[in-house]
Amino acid sequence: MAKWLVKSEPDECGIDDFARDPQGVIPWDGVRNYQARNFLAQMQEGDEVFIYHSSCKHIGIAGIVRVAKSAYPDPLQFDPDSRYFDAKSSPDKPRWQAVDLSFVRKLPKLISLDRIKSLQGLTDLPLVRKGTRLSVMPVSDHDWETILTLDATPNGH
DNA sequence: GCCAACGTTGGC
DNA sequence: GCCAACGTTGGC
Repeated sequence: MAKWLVKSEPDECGIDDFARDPQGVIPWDGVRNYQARNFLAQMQEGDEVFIYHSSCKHIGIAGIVRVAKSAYPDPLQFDPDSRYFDAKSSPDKPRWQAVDLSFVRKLPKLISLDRIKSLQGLTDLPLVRKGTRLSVMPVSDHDWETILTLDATPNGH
C-alpha cells in the first residue's frame, strides 16, 4: 500500500473538515499541476495520505486520511463557473484527475515542518526539498514511519 | 506582505 | 524548441 502526502490550506480543506464528517468523503479536486496529477492518478483505494497544512500559522502534518476512491476525471475542469475550469480539456479526453479521500485520524499534536526538517535520514522527500511546490507527493514507507515517530499518540495507533 | 523558486505560456 | 514574461506557491 503506497503512502502519500497532500498539501491543503486548513481554512479551505484541512483535517478538521475531514473530522467533521468521519464517514464522508471529500473530493480532492482542483489539482492543476501535471506532476501532482500524475501522482493522484497512481493512488489506490486504501492508500494512506498525510494531510499537510500549508500557508497558515501552524505549518505541518495535521492528520491522516485514506483514499476512498481512486482517480477519476476532475469534474471542475468542465465547469465554466469554476476557477478550475480548463477550456482545453474535454470529457472524452480529460486532462485533470481527482480522488476521494476519507478521514482516518487527526494527530493529537501537529507535526511541524521544523520537526520534519530536523529528522535524519529522510529519503528524497519533496516536502523538505528547497523550492518545491509539489502539492501531491509520494512518501516512502521508511519516511512515513520516521515521521510518525514524532506522533504523540499513546500506544501507537 | 515580501520574495525566491518554480511551472506555464506564448512569441519567435 | 528556446526563453522571457508572467502567475503561483508557500515559508518567512
